[in-house]
Amino acid sequence: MGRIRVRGTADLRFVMRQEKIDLLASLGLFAGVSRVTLDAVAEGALIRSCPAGAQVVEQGATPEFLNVLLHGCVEMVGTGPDRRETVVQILDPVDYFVLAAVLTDAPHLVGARTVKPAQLLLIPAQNLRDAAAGDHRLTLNILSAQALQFRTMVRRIKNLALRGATQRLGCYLVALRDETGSATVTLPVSKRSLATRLGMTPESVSRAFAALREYGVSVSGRTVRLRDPELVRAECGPDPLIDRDYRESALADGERLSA
Amino acid sequence: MGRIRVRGTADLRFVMRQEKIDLLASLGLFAGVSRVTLDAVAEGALIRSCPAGAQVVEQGATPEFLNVLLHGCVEMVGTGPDRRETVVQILDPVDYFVLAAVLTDAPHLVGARTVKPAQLLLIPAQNLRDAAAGDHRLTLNILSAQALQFRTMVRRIKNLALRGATQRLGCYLVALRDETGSATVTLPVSKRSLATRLGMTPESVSRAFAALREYGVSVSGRTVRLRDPELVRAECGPDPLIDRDYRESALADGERLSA
DNA sequence: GCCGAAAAATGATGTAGATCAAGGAAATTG
DNA sequence: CAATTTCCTTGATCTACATCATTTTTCGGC
Repeated sequence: MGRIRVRGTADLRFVMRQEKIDLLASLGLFAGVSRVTLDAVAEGALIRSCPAGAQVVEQGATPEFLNVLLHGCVEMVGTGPDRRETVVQILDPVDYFVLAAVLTDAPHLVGARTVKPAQLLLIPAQNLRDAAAGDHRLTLNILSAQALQFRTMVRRIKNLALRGATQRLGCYLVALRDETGSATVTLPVSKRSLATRLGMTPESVSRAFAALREYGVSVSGRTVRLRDPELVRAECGPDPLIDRDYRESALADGERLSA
Repeated sequence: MGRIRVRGTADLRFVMRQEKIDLLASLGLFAGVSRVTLDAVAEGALIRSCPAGAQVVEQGATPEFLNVLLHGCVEMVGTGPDRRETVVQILDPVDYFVLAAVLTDAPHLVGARTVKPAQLLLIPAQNLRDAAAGDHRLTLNILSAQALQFRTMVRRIKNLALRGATQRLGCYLVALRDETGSATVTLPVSKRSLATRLGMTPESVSRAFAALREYGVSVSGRTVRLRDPELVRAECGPDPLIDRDYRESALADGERLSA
């Protein structure tokens, strides 16, 4: 079989077959999946490295690969007839994207572009569908991942519809603090990209930070200090049914359905 | 086994075991699924009839049943800490809801309430999970349904973010026209519920209709006449990547993944 | 056909956040 | 270290809708 061409200026790195298989095996999606299936899926899989701002998936195209984000950051963006854009989802490693399109073999409803330089694992769509058709365990894993993604989407919708910009930022900060436990928190991303994550403009992020000063939030570069987390909590109303529950996100591995 | 209790004032109707099995078998979700599996799933399944405006699923509760909407209309609504609400999805028969919550066995992120009197088929969550664990074909069907639902959600997000109120209404009307082919179209729902479907207020629907008059759209009750569909099309920019493709929605039956 | 109630249309106002437009701080480069 | 660019902040408008208030229409029941 010849090399599979990938459009664009992307940098390709071919890894050894065994390495690819090991990589697949380490993904939650393939947890507990038989060697035979892994082997079949790995056939034609490849690693792709992209610079920041690269268009990774073209809206409207037919899916050729399931994408696994290994490093970097990718955003899924929908484009309207008049060039207007909306970011539907932001992904951090390790996560899968265009899963639903691959499974239904239907055109991509949204495109994907890198926010930071990224490394992707590409799994040929047909391989995955064939493997799923023959491997029950794999299918259960995929189902689990797809269900989780669905819920992530619902969370985002609720976050955008039910809270104002300031509340969204406040809840984001409180969640960060709860992860680390310390009173001062370091933003993991630039404020620009924080804006897209929270579904607003950079200007609005600035104003939201300004508004939170009243509740003891002070910012200096990427360092944020929460003088009184409880006050922010009371004011912004974080909610486990909106803000990601880390326990739920942790099991991107499809352990849930197999018990 | 005793009767399963369902909260609330709902009206229950118990049907014969064989009828339940036949009903299940007729659903796309169970297409091609073995008799043995059907039998196991049907155990404890029941039919529930609800009046309009009934709360069918409580946000935050742990899912006890997969819900299948047989007749009527249901909306999924997310509620914030301050009672604010947002409609995440509107469902018409036959469709499944709370599928992702059942699969992950995690709390409902949104509640469900009837818009019109509805008849539901309730499948015990544990039954479904157990059945999926043991039946590959069923799992593939569920996966297909879940992927479709994911895409429906993405479509809705794009529709809301990328178009104005008037455009959304225009596209909706054009899509209706394309289904029937006739120049005059009858709205399948009240304007109030059209508003929630399109993600806006009833007032905005009125104004959107008024705005569309300019493009040859005349309304009289539930009858809408499109004098020049092409003009509306040009003005509103319908898009197969946003507006439901009837071919895609048709296969709520999970045929896609088994070929 | 008439009446009361619900639905829809229309008008007036409010508002959150986007957009546009500068200024100022930080970081990258030579 | 200076210079240039990029990022961030702040301020001034703009806009699409929601909201509130009122009128008009439609429709079901008698």
